[in-house]
Amino acid sequence: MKDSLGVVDLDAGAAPPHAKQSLRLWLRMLATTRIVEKAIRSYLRQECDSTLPRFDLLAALDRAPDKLTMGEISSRLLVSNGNSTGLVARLHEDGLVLREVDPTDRRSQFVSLTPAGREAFRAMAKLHEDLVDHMFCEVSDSDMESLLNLVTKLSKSVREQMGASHETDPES
Amino acid sequence: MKDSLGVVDLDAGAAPPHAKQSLRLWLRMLATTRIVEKAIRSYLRQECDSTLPRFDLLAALDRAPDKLTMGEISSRLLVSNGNSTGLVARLHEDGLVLREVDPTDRRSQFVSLTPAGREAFRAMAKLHEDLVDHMFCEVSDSDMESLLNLVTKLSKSVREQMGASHETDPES
DNA sequence: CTGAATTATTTTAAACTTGAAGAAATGTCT
DNA sequence: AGACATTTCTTCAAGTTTAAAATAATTCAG
Repeated sequence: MKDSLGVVDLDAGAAPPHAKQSLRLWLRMLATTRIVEKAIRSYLRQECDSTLPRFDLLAALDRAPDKLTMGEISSRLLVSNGNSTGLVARLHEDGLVLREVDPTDRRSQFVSLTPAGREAFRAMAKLHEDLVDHMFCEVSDSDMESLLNLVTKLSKSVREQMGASHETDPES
Repeated sequence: MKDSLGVVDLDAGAAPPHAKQSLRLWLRMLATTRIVEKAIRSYLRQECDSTLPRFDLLAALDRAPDKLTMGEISSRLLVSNGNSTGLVARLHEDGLVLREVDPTDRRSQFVSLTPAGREAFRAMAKLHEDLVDHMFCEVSDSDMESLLNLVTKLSKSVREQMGASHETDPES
């Protein structure tokens, strides 16, 4: 595109343009996260008879200091409202979460973990943490730290460019 | 857990254990890729009236030197066979891919892009590349290179620990 | 050649996901 | 109060995704 006049490419062998680097990085990150997700899904199913979306939802509830509304759940999980409705309904059927109507605003509901839900989450969380650490075990502590810093930078760039309208946990 | 005897935590302030670092890194990577995926989905829908899974499938076909079988598609996309079946069927209905029975093995099919499919893919690819680069624009070239190297290391660790049974493109 | 394994794919059921549309409650502005 | 917008959540249709079971074609041992 920058060479539309037919000029010989004098940059051959030079560093690829930013866009190509971005694409390359993105594709590799995506492939890696998909493999990890796949492994987690598989273990959650086999060992806990559960799924990743369920685990994510329980994790959000476990991490929250108080009960969460449906809207808070959706924004923390980065999923649509309709999605949360279905997930919470299924977890509620299984007795893992409690739903209460907010007395001050009858539109919203508070969702929280039942004792059974917390126990189920603990088991999954242990499995999850061990599995992730096992998959990452060949990466040195210093590489891990660099990665964390760089991914954080990347994340900042993404959020800023996308209008920062994504309100994830400001928690670090 | 490691402190179940009530001993005072002498490690306070020291580097967190590998497992905690792994978990932290994983959660941040996951959150970041989800935001990027969300943005891509949104743009593909609005600008191209298409979806991410469709784009991924077309990209796999575009990148391949020859036609691909259903199985090859599934393994490159890291999705189940049943998933590919449905996706290819929908793309075929829209005239974007061609299906041919392998004359030497009537179980398998060859799938390839039609001219319309290739054209549709080109438009999406341009949008996709521009969007990703825009989201990553605040990351310097050197950080990008470091990230690429580190993610590659991480990817290697994950693949080795998971038995390397995931046959993605060995293409770098 | 026959029948058992293997391979490639499709089918199926259930769950997940989205965006859009709708319903209900609340807030705001006369 | 009344009208209108906004917020919160659910419903809906379509599509995506998975694991498991079923189907069909090939290969191979005997």
